[in-house]
Parts: sequence; structure tokens; C-alpha cells
Amino acid sequence: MEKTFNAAEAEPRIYAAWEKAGAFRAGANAAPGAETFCIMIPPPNVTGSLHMGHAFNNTLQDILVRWHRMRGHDTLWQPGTDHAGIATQMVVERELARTNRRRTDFTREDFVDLVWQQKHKSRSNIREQLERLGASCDWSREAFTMAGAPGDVDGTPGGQNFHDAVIRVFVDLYEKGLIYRGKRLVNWDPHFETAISDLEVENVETPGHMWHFKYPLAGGESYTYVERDEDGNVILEEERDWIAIATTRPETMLGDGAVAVHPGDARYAPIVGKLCEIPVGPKAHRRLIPIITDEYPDPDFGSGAVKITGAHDFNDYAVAERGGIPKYRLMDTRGAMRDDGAPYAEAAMKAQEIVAGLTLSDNEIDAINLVPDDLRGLDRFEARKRVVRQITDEGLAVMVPNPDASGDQENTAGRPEWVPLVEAKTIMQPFGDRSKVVIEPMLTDQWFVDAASIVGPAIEAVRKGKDNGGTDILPEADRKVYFHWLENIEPWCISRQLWWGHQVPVWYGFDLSGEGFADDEADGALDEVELLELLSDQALLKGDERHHCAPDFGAVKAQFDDVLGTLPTPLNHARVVEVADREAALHAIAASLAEYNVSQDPTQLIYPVWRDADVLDTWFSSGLWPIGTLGWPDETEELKKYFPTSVLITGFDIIFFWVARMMMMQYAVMGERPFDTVYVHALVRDEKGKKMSKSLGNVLDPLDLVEEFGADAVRFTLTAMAAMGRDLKLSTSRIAGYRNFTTKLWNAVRFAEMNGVTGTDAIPTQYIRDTDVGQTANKWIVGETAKVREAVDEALEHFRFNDAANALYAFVWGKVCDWYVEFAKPLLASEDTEIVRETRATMGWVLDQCMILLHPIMPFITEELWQTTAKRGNMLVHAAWPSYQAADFVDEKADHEMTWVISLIEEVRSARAQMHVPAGLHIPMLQLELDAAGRAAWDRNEALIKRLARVESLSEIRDMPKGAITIAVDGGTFCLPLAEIIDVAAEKARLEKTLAKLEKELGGLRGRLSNEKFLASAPEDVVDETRDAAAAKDDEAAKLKAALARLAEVA
RNA sequence: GGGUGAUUAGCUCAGUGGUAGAGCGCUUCGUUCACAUCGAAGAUGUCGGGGGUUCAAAUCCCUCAUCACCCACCA
Repeated sequence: MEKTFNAAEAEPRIYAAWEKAGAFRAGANAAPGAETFCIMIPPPNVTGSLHMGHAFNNTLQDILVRWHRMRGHDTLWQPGTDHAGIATQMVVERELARTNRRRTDFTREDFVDLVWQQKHKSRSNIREQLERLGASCDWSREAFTMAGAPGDVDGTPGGQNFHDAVIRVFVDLYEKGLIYRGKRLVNWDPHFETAISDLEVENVETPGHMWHFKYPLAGGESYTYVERDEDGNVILEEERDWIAIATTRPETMLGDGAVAVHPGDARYAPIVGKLCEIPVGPKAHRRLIPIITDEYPDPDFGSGAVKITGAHDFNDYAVAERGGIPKYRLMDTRGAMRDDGAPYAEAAMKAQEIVAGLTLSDNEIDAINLVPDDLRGLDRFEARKRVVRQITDEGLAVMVPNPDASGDQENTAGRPEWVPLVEAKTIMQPFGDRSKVVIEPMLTDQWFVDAASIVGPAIEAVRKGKDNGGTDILPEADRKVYFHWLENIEPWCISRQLWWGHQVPVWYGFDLSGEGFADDEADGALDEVELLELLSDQALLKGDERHHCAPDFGAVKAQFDDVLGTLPTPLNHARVVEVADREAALHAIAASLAEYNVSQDPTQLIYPVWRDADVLDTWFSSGLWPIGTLGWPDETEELKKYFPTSVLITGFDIIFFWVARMMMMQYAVMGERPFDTVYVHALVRDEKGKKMSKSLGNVLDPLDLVEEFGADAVRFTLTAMAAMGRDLKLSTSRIAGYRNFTTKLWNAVRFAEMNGVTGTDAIPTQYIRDTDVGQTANKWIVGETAKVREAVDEALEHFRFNDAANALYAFVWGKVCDWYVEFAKPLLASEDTEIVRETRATMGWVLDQCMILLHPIMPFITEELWQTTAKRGNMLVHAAWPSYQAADFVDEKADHEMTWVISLIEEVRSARAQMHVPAGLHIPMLQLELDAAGRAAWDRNEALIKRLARVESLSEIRDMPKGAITIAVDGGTFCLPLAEIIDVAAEKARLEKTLAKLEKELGGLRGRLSNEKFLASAPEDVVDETRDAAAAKDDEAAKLKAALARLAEVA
């Protein structure tokens, strides 16, 4: 064997061998009738690459999967990737930008093709990285959240058609009324030009300003404004012909529909119900809006009056809904001020008619563009500046004394005495989590899941827990977070105005059966003009009852055919044809009508329908990951076998995005929990605790680390640091330490090999547990092995990964390498061939167990060692996981004896080091007193002790010679006669120090034992333990005192 | 504003009622035939402050301080 393990060379080779053997296939190594164990990988983005969080997340999954597989369970680790709507589209758009092209330079179809190509190019990237890490996924089942969607060239090895499953769920939920369409205020990302969900918005404290403006009362009216303090004393009273409004977003004033004050606010009671003027826009067409009351305004904040802009603020939206206030949209999809529709003058007049009582539909109101002509097309932030300037120039800003103009006259000369009130203020500003641009609340038509209606079982499941057929979430703290979010759940906006994703399976058509769609001239036939009038007027349908949802066009066609069948001739002959969009439909229907008017052939008439252009939120599809990957809606064997799955391992950052949605959706579709346990882990951070990010430059690439230290070391590090519920701060020195651990294991095995030890699964039972034969060291290490096996299982059972790793680390390094291998050296060199044979057998077994128990955490080096240390019938990946009990293997006597031997050796070493006895010097030792157990222990382990303590000989004496070092152990006293080198003062100091420490401990123990309440209340075994400890320390203290007394004689 | 978690050795962190541990770092020593990616021996803690419960508290409760994260609509 080489001196170290060559990870870079061996790991890929070993992985290939596993794959070749089909070692990771679902059910590989399963015992007949075994229980199942299934983990769904959290699908990484298809164009992504492996970061530290993935490495951590997948290491934990791999540990559980390998552990269960070795235990003979029917195991599936389902891999796959996510199409990641925005993220992936972004990658492709960025690529296009390099050659100065935009998405809109392509047709939708062509662009989506480009994305598919990108997906195809990068699909193997993440997989190769996971393989490098050692992830034992069943790659033959690799899934993709858009598999089977139009344009998919790759398909999936597992054959799942994820797309069909997603569409099917949409249709089902739609039919149950759980998915609906509506014009709502949503978070709009002006960069990607799409709606996003609440969760995709990051609220960040940003420095901003609050402006205060005067809204003049209509017709020059005035009122007495009275302000009182808490006691009701008048502190301000003045005549005003305006009302003050504060805003952080002046540009939205253009869309105000009202000013609201609290119903109990006495200051404004005189003017409630009156009109006031929005102080911006062309003078000739200033809009008047009503002053209304609503509970929302807080009288103590600002002026107590709030402007209501229903289309651009979530609070205002609610007020507007309650008060029937029109909601005027001011911006386009890119966040610029609208530049469409009629000129401002016309729009403002229309708005004024609404104030006067005109009722319009939502769509009609949406068509009104209230942006003044000079601001149209401007970016929203530029428009803000201009609005502020215009109002201020007009003298309608609230003014305050200029703080810079007070005080001494010389320096402030020329400065205005009054300035506009503009408060600097940090405001919570919403940003898109991907685009990083300011999110705009925008009134648009979107699709929503009625989450509140399906959330019940998801809450209930976690409340009742795994043992009652529900789901456990670990750690506990995350359960609260989960509940809090679900109990306050909002409708989930699932439509996105993107091109990459699952297109909403809904088709629209003109309403031919609706009211008002009639032949004006009652001549029994529609002509082109009549039809177009109707269509362009109001018979267009985008309303709820006028679209059709179906899995595909064929099904939709049948639905529309039914509707057409009820219409009068010739419309009932029209053919349903799919066209690109509403625009195309208008042209198509006009053209076909023209054709008909010429030919009078009813089969020439077409009825155009067009599909909803939106795609579904990525999380809608990944929310179906557990069933979609198992072949649902088909009742596949895998679905029956592995669903509900066993464990989900994921980071806390996607509890809402993903975990909660999966819970809701699996219950909605299957009526069943998706997993028994959710294990939520921490985020990986850099060694200073900072989130790793490219901009900070503190990103550790897991693959670089794997290159440098080997996958096993990286995995072991992550595992050892996986304590629940905290950040995981990673440093390379820690990884290096665990790399050293692999080397340590490697060399222990190397030592064994050099001494004729071979791997064996034969438990050396004949030597252990209360047998008369057998070396104590061998008996002892077998017992220790059983203890660590129990500890590892116990830890993994409870997802205490770090406990498992630390137990193994302490065992392999601290027990096997530090002690057992050293003990074995004299034994293997023994002239007694039986001892040699016994020790080889024991060591062979113990090292095998180390490999087995370490394999889930460090699969590569252990597999390599497994195959080099014996001819095996199977690979380690399929080796049988042990189940022996400590109770069966631990020999109490041997355990005691080895503990005694170890402490004797440690005492001698310590004394020698402190007395500066040359390390290599073998010295004689004297035995002053020793009880029977000690004598037996010495006799049985003489060779070991002598070797490890560097003792030359042992002789019994009555009196201690002058100038010797005392070694006090349980049941005996030894000494090292070192007259020539001993420093009496140093030895005295050493003994006194030890004694002082002992006395201190003893004091505590005695104190407890003399406390009657302790004796009465504490459990018996605790009292016994305390007594034993006190007695032992008493004894040791006595010996040390004796030694000090002897020293005193010498001196 | 609400919520959650954290505060333990120089650093990074384990430790859920029995009197405090690991890794790294540090000091001293070591060319012993598995390993210098090593070995041996050491030093370092009012377990954030205060109060309470208990025979016993790093651990449970209250409170204060500081930090971190999550959620939230104050114009």
C-alpha cells in the first residue's frame, strides 16, 4: 500500500465501478420484503452548478441513503433537476445580451428552443458534480420538472412525463375551483416583466425621502384646522384651504383615487365628503378626488391623511376595494410611466366623470392613462423627480423654516427662510430576489391558487407528527416557522409572464353566446362590421366564465365545439382553430368572415381560440416533485412502493417556497403526506459567518475542495459540523484536519496489512466476552466497536449527523489508532502463535467494522480499503450493516482492566514528561503496593505497558528509594527511581499541583455527600457514583500525601 | 412592530439537570520499523449580566444586554 490515499485518482474510479455495478439502483441490495426508504433530492437548477449548500445537503442525504441501503432496505434516492423558470431564462437572456440580442428578437417558440438547447448543454454538469461528491443517486431515474413539455429533446431516463403531471394537477385544481383567475394587485418585477410571488420579494431597508404636499380643497373652500395635545388643549388653530399628505412615492399621486382620513379624526371631520385637488398635472385638467374615511389611516402618523392609489400600493388597494375607489394603473410592464391610450386631458375628464358617478368595468378603468403627457414614457424614478419639482414650483409643498437659514445673519444671507418639508427616512423597499430591481405593486390579471382552502391538511399533518400518520419537521423551531406561515397564508400567484415554463393550460375565445352578441339589423346574419364592433367593444373574453381549461387543445376544442353547436347557423358550422393571441384571433375571424361573405360557405368560418401566454411559477411544478418523479398520475410500482417518501432534507430557506407547497399540493392531489420527516439544515457560511456570495468573493467551491482534500474529507467535515439549527461556518483548516483523519485510517489499515492482517466478517467471538482465552486488549476493542456501532445507529436514527461523525472520529483515532494498534504491536510480535492469530483475526474484524461504519460518511476511501484488504463477495457499498449489541460484546472485566492499563501508561508518560525524562529512555519501575486486580492486570498486559510507558523492568519493593517519582493509580502505587535526574522541588510541585486539583474536586463531592437533602433526593445511582468517586479520589489523595511525606524526608 | 435562535477555551463550535468537552491554534519534547497529513505531554473557561426553581443549573423559568435571521402595509 501507498503511504496515503490518492483521492483524486481513486474517487472517480470507484464511483464508476459503483455505477457500472448498478449499486445505486432503486432496490439494490434490498432484502426480500424489506422496508422501503426513499429520499427525493431537492432538484438543483438545471443550468446551475454545485455550491457548498448542495454539497452539504447532498452529503446528508447520501449518508442516510447509504446507511439504509447497507441495512438491506429497499432504497431509492431519486435525482433530477428543476427547470427554474426565471433563473434559466435569465441565463439564456444574458447569453443573448453578449451579442446584443434580446428575447423579443425571437419568436416565443424559437426562444424556448434556445432554452432547451441550453438545458441540454448543461444538464450533465450538476450530475457530474454530484457524482464527484459521491452521491449515490439512482441516475437511471433522473427526472426533470419540464420533462415531456413541448420542445423537450432529451426526455428522461425514468420515462416520467412531468409536464403532463403538472398540467393535470392544474386542470384538476381548476375544476375544483381551487385555481382561479383575477385582476389583483401583485408584485411586479419590472426587469423580468412578470408577476412574482410574495416570497420572491426581498424587503430591504433603504434610505428614502418622505415629501409633504398640500392637496387644495375644491372651489377654494377652507376650514378651521385644529390640533390638540393629549389633554385636549388647543396647540394649533388655523384656517386652511388644503389638506396635507405625506408620501414616499410622489409619482403615484397621479393615480390617486381619494384621500382617506380616520373616521374618528376630528381635525378633518369638517371636510370629509368634500373634494380636493391632486396638486400635479396640467392646471387646466386638475383632477378632483373625494376625501373619504377609512380605518386604515393612523391619525398619529404624519398628517393623518393618506392618499389612496389603489393600483400601486397594497394598503391603498384594500382601502379602494372597501370604498369603491377606482384604481388607476400608471406604469407599463417595464416600470415606465404609461404612454398608451388617450391624451391626458381626455383621460382626466373620464376620471372626473367617475367621481361624478359614472360606473366603468375594471378593464375600462385600466384603459385610462392618467399620466400627464409630459411625463409619459419616463422611468418611474425620473417621473418622481419631476412631480416633486412641479409641485414645489407651484408652491404646494408643505414648507418649514430652513434650519440652515437661522442663526447668524452673515453666513446664511441669501438662503431661503422657508424650505419644502422633505424628511430623510429609511423605508422598507421591496426588491426582486433575482432581478434586484425595485418591485412595483401592479394591477394585472393573474392566476391564483386558493391556498387557504388546501392548507388545512398540511398544518394538521405536522401538528400530529410522523407517529400519527403525519410529518415531523426537525428541528422543532422550524415547525413554528412553518405553522406561522401556513396559518396566515395568502393566495398564491402562480402565473408568470415568462416564456420558459409550463404554459397555463387555458384557452380563450370570443364570447359568441354572451349577452349583447346579437345581430343589430335583425337580418339573421352578422356582417363583418357588426362582428368587429362587437368584438372590439365588450364581447371579448378574458372573464372567468369565458375561458376553458383542459389538458390540451384537443380537449379544449371539444368544449368550444359544444358551445358553437348551440349557436345559430352559420356560426354553428365554424371550425375551432388555435391562433397565437387575441390580436391574431381578431384578424383571423375578420378574414374568415370576409371569406364567408363572398363564398357563403359556412365551413369557411373559423372560430379562433388562443392560449393563455403565461407560464406557471416554477414552485408550482416542483411542488409536485414527490409524485411527479414516481410516475404519477400512472399508478406505477414505484409510486406504490416509495410514496409517501421517508425523509426530505433541505435548507431552511425554502421551507415556504417548497416544503410547505409540497405538503399542500400532495395533500390536494393524493390526500397524503409527501414525506414522514423533514430535516431542515443550516446554511453554509464562510469562516467569518458571512453568507457565501460571489460579490463578496468568499465562495468556497466544493469541487475545488474536493480536488484538494478529497471528497471524503469534505463530506466528513460537513457531517461533523451538521449540528441542528445553526449556521455552518466552514474553514479549510477543518477540512484539512479530516483529510488527515482519512490518512490516519489508511495507515492503520496499512499497518494491519504489513502484519498479515486481512479483512474478515467473522466476529472473533471465541475470544470475547467472559471467555478465559483471549487477550484483554482484543476483548476490549471488540466491546468498544460494539459501543460505537450503537452510537452511530442511534445518532443517525435521530438525524444527529455530527454525533455519528464525532463518535466514529473518536473511536477510530482515539481508540483504534492511539491504543489498540499500539497494544497490538507487542501481541503481533509475540512468539505465541495463538496470540498472533487471535490478534490478526480481531484486528481484521475491527478494521472491517471501521470501514463499514464510516462508509456512509466517507464512501470512497472505505470502499478502496475494503477491496484491497481481502477478496470480497461484494462491494462495501452493499456490505451488511452490523447489528451486534454492546451488551453482547462488552466484557466488563476486560473493559476495567484496559482502562486501568491506559491510565497507568498515561500517568507514567505524564510524570516522565514533566520530570523531563528523555523520551526514548527505557527506565526501571518499582512497585510499592498493588492490589490483586492490579497484579493480574499487570501480569496479563506487561508487554503492552512496558512498551508504551517505556518501562524497562518492574520490581517489587517495600520502601521507596530516595529521589523517585511517584505514580499513584487505582489500587496501587508505583515509582520511578531517578535519583540522578530528579529535581526534588519539581516533583514536589508536580505532586502538590495534582493534589490541589484533587482536593478541590473532593471538596465538592464531600459537600454533596454531607448534604442530607442530596442523599434523600438524588437518585440512588447518582449517590453511589458520587460515593465511589469520592472514595477513589480519597485513596489517590492519600497516596499523593504519602509521596509528599517521603519527599520531605529526602529533602 | 411581531417572531425565532444565539451568547461556552485565543478561534470555530458540541454539550437539555449530576459539577464542562472537541477540532484548530498555542507551549514543551520526540528522526521508536502504520502514519510528521504523525506521536507524547501541557496551558487556557466567574458557560453574556442579574434574579428564580431544585439536593444539584451551561442545561429549566423570569429579566436585561448584545448579535443574527425570518415575517410584517405605517402613508
